[in-house]
Amino acid sequence: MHHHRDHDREPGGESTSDLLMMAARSLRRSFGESMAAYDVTPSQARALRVVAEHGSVRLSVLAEALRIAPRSATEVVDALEERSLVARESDPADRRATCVVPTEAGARLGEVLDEARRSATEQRLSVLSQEDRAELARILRLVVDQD
Amino acid sequence: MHHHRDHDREPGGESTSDLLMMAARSLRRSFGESMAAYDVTPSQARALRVVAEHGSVRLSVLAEALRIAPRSATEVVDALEERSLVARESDPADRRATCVVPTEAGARLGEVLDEARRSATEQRLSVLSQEDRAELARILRLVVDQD
DNA sequence: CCTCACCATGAGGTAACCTCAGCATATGAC
DNA sequence: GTCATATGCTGAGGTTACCTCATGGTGAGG
Repeated sequence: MHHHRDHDREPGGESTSDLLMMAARSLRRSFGESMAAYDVTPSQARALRVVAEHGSVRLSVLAEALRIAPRSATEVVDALEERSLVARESDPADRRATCVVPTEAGARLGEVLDEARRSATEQRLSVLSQEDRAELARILRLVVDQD
Repeated sequence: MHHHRDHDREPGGESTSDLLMMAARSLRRSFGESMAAYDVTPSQARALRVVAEHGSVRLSVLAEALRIAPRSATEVVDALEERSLVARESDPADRRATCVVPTEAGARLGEVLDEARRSATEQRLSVLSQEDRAELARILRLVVDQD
């Protein structure tokens, strides 16, 4: 069962999954760099994107969308609220719940970040031809959609 | 400049870069799950892999390999040393430096983790045909090697 | 031998998570 | 109606994985 001497090693020395990780990392990095200027941390940016997209989200729904515990969503919202990018409103349908809504500044920044993210990742993938890019998307979809 | 109405949206709704991120995430998750049993944190596992691979690494070199600050490498090594998976030896060539070497247990665990990682990611990519897989590797290498 | 660069580490800090307990509110049972 | 139970958010406190800055040994060139 110890068949991993140097079997499976492509010329570059990395396996396909290593390459996938490295590529993802490079995308994340160039996105992160292009976003550092806006003075929001990555998790805040993610949350802001979700809020801006929904227009109004229950905190628990936000948590689920971000795949974090509700308590952690509270913290992210605290931070965004302190920067006046979102506001809390009590849900009229359930007074226990709070809805998170973007302020005007928040909505604007959300769009800016969205665009920055888009162009940063776009740039990183711009070395690819149209065909390679489509092929990449097709293959990755196979990997992702196997649940 | 606001040309992102619903241009560039593929059928699934995700851009190519989103897919890349999602795929990487799914690999990381299945790797993480398969590794949770061994009672080492992800960062420890990464470091152990590097140490096991080198046989003996200077702490600063380890830091560079892990892309973390030297000070942070010290911490990871502390943790691994406490679990008796690695040992510190002073570098005979430079008494300022310390070499990190795997213990026997560390070397064994390193191999086990390597294999677990390999098979976990392998399994996740096993939906792909040989051709798709090779194609994926080829394209990703283009993305990664653009520095 | 003296300065200057460099290695690892102590001290102290941060971001982004977590769990658990508690209060306010909703919901269904009676 | 009112009472038990479930649910939504948050305070308190913890963890992981990083960071910077200062310091005490050490090497190397002048």
